[in-house]
Amino acid sequence: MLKRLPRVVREQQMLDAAVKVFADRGFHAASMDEIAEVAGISKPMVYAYLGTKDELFIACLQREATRLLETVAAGVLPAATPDEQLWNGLRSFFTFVGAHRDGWRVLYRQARSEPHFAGELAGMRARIVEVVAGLLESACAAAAVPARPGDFVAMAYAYVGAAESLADWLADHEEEDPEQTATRMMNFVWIGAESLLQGRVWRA
Amino acid sequence: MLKRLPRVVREQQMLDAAVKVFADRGFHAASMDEIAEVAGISKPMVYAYLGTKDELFIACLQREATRLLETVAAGVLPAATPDEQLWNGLRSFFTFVGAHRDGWRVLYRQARSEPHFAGELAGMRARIVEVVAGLLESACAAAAVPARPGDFVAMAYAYVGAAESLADWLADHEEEDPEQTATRMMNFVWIGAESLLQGRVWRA
Amino acid sequence: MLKRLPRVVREQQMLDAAVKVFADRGFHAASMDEIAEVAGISKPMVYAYLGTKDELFIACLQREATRLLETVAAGVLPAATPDEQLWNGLRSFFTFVGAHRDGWRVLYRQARSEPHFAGELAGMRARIVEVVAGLLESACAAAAVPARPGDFVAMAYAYVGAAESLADWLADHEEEDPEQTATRMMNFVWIGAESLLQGRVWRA
Amino acid sequence: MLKRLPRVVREQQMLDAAVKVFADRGFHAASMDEIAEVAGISKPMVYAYLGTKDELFIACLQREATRLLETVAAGVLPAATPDEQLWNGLRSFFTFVGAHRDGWRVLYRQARSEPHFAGELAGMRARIVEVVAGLLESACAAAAVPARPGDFVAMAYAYVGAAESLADWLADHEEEDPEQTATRMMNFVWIGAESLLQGRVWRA
DNA sequence: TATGAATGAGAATTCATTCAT
DNA sequence: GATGAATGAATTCTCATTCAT
Repeated sequence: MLKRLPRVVREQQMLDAAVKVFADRGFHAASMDEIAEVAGISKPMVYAYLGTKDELFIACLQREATRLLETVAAGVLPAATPDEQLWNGLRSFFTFVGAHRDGWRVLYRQARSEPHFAGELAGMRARIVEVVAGLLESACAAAAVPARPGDFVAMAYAYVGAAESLADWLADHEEEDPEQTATRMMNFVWIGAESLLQGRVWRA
Repeated sequence: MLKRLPRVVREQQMLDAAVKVFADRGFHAASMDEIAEVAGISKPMVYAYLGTKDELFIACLQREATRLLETVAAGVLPAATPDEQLWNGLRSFFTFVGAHRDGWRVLYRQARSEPHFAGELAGMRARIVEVVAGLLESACAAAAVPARPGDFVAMAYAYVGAAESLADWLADHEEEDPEQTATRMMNFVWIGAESLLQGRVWRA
Repeated sequence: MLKRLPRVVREQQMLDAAVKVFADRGFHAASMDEIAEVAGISKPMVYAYLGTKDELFIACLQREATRLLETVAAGVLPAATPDEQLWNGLRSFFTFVGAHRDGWRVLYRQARSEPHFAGELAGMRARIVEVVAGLLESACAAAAVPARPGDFVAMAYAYVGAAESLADWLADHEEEDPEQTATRMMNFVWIGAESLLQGRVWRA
Repeated sequence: MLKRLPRVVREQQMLDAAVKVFADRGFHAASMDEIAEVAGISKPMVYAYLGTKDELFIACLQREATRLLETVAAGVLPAATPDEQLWNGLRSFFTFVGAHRDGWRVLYRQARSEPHFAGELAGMRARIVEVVAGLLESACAAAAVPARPGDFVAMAYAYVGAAESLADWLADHEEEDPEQTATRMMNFVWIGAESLLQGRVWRA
């Protein structure tokens, strides 16, 4: 009944549908039936192209993670100062999350809560942490401060966690501005509570 | 076949089992069968005492949230300076999370990923954020700095996320000390990256 | 809606139904739905008591194989001469097959044709071959004839195969008499074609 | 994408693939997808050339049955004595089965177990039994022994079963020689257990 | 109180089969 | 002649939930 479309196109349609349904319903509550229906295609096609429900979910994860990483990477200028880099990275990040709330929900909320996908998720987070730790390290080197390498990773974890959490919050608050969220994060991360609570703020 | 036990005791057994299974498997993948089995009790009893699966989950959520809040609250001395309060709060938090790995963190994650529990969750979130935001606000007031209330909530989010992420990291690094993790968090939160990267650190 | 019956009873009902349906339709074409319906019970009960379709099939196999082996063993008198033992064994065997045509069909026809159950079946056949080879060996010893041990097993295989094949044929021919089939087999096995074709026959 | 080949060649390729897959997986578990893939051809071609799955299976059956019959028939010399005929027939049979294990499995094991193909199978069985029974009958006539026709069919069944079983055994014992297996069968069939157990053997 | 027995409903997954190109 | 795209229809299996005892 349906127009014949080339595989690549259909796969994207399916991934779009899957991301939406997973985000709306949660992994388990999402049914392959609904995904197929939203994609405007029959279930067997989904299986034929993207495999089982697990594989489909992982495909979603990967597509969204890659998009996110690419967006953030594109936002950071190599030549900038550390706090400019951080600011740009955060802004790209929150803007992306604001624009792809579904993708983010799938990526972090669902994946995190399903012990089943812990491994997959850990890998993705590791990629991100690595990037952030690298930024910190080079910033530190620029400041000629001696540091133990392990510390950067721990800090990076804390940063990423904070960002994830704020992003999560952003995803639930339509009215909130991504830019403002990024500013908050900058204050939080860069300035520190002590100074913040003394009235100091960070400005782009 | 089981010894007759007073209702309250039985209910705690069930909640213990439920928390464990929900944490291990995730909300959907957890089956009432397994919960009953782990509790060492028959399924109909679970229904009789704690109602449907949804209700059971909410009961778990509430118990764990309360425990966490009470622990953290107990650790904070009202008369201390803001950074001492923060330090004590964080230390209580990490200790609790380390000791109850099954509890709050996991349940919170589950709850978040099930759109179904949005309502329930909002209430609890509010209680916790209220506590953390309260800390921040009073610190701020002490410093006589004007602040917008919404900001505290966002900050609280970022803190909790960072703490969670570090807790995760802690779980993966046996050699790491909870106390040291709390210190890291203090540095991160209190001092801020800017100063940190210039070599400044926080000391208890 | 159904009368509550103890587990043991229900299990037998289910096995009866399963044997019948497997025999009628073949393993793959048999549906769990139909088996449950024939057993007069709902599908989940079948899964609860007897496990998956594969496990259910194996349970059928084992019940039928055990019944068969016990029947045959009971028919053989230890003190008899070799040909009497053989005759009694064969008579028991064919009588059993004649009386439980469904069981036999499940046992040998289905199991054999599903590569999946090759292992299970091989084990059962090995048990039988062992018994037969033992009979042959003791008969040979009684006749003081020197023999290589391996030969008995090969012979036993041939006998068992012949008997299986005749039993299969019997299962398809309602009009055929088990006793007569056993006689045929005796002639075939004991007398040999050469003598048979010269008009000699075996008599009980 | 494939070289255009004459229809007859393509059909043989498909049948080869189908026989292999049916033999490996069993009729139901065999998928048209796999058959097409093994044949190196797309599914619609299989349908275009050989029809539905059932029809395809029957085509396999017919080809294999014909091959077997022709091989055995070609091995038997009309002018020989009965035991020479039998010996030659058995030798041809075991050699064929050894060389076309897949075909044999499809023919006897799969077809037998699918009630669905009962009709088809009956016809083939009749052709084979007719050949074997014919051999027996003419041997019997040569010996001027009166016999009931029904007996030959039953005997033929027993023979075929014994041969199958030995063939199976042969398949599991690489070191065993087909020729020797045929000799075993000759002893079994021609000489009979009684004489065998008294030390008599058959020699070509 | 306590539980073994029982089920309705729904989920994932697979397959033979057919079009449109 | 040849194939990638597409699907209707089953089928296995699981689970929350409830009775009858």
